[in-house]
Amino acid sequence: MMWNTGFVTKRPYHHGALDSALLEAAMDVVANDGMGALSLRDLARTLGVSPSATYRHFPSRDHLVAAVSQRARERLATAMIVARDAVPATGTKANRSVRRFAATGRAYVTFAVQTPSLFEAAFVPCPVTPPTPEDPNAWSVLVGAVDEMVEAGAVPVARRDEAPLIAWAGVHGLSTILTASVQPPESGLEAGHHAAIDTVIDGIIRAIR
Amino acid sequence: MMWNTGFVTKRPYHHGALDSALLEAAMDVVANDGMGALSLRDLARTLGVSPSATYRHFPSRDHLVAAVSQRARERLATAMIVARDAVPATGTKANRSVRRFAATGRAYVTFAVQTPSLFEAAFVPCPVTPPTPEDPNAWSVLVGAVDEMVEAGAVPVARRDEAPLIAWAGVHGLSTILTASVQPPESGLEAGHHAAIDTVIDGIIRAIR
DNA sequence: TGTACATCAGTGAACGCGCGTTCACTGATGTAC
DNA sequence: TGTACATCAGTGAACGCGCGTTCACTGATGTAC
Repeated sequence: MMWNTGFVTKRPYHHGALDSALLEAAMDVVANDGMGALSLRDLARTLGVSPSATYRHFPSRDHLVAAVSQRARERLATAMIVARDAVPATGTKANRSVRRFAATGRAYVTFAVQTPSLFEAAFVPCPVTPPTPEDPNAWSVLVGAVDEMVEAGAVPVARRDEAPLIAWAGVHGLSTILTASVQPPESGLEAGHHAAIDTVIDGIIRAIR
Repeated sequence: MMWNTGFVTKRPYHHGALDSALLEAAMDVVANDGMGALSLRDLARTLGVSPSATYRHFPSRDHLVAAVSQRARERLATAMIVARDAVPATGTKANRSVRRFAATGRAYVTFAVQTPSLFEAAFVPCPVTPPTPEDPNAWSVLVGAVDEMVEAGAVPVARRDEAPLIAWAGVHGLSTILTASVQPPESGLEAGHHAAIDTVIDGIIRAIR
């Protein structure tokens, strides 16, 4: 909020919510131009605040990077949950658990394809550990989906432990492949991503069944 | 080579092979500290040459990055070929083709684990396309391995087209996961990479069989 | 075999840039009495 | 209800850094005659 005082439009001395504004602006920058484009000075400029003001809220650029990365991971996990819960409750329990699992995996890849920079940011190595554990957590969601299948009898108990790794490797690998700028010729990826996603998800399900 | 001229050790005015020296030094830097640490000035310093000399050989930093990336991809492909060809020629043709395929995939992940920075560099998005196609090419090696299996009857013809994508997603995904600094707890990766690699490779084989 | 000259592969100084971070400071806010 | 004061959240100027890139130049090399 700004008020006109005389002829000069004055912004309040106290921003009020610089903390969250910083993080949100950072998410925008990263989503558009990638983690490399993240700069404290640029952020301060965008928010109409002096560069040093940012140090009230993040001790260093690395801490901001860690926060953005964690937030990106949480968004990914949220997308998975939303997709999973949108699966209609029809068919047998086993069949439904498989569809929920597939939806979870599909959402993973779709998140990467639609917001590649955030996906990349989610897994960027960062030198600082965020104080709070992420919530929701993509890995937990995946493991949960596998557990559902095991309990519904769609996946043998013997595969319970290894299935999450196989699934994660598959969807994560496909995601980075589809996200990468250069793709090998004749890999069939020109035909759109949907076919590739179905191919890999089906493959994963065969692998863990 | 340097000769003593009087008291001053003089380096020759012409370096002689700056072109390849630049690329090799760049590979070293990237292998040790990642693509982000690559700097023309730093390279020139290392080679005892003025910063502008580099521009005789690479029109810009981006061109060097592209060259390093391509070279990293070629090393990856070479590692796959070497591993594949080291598989003993025992057992049935079908069985051997599967072992050769597995060795190829294992080499992919091993390369990533042992030289994570080069692996990352191999797939870094770069704004410049190298003039020469890469040789050898990892994707071709993978497709070749699948073809061998199909011809040996170890993989159904119907899966010929989709098998490479499934395999690539699996090994590439596992590679980036093992390479990432942060790994999810309870994912069983603490026990060493070998178990994880076997789990995923076996999963891939089930998926494409 | 020697010489003139074009070409190649370097030099070194300078440019402008944006960055992260620090410092002493000041305006705004909230709390205790 | 008013006032003193501690605390909080900003300012703005400055620091030093390393970078990519350009420019006019010069030393070395090879080739033609």
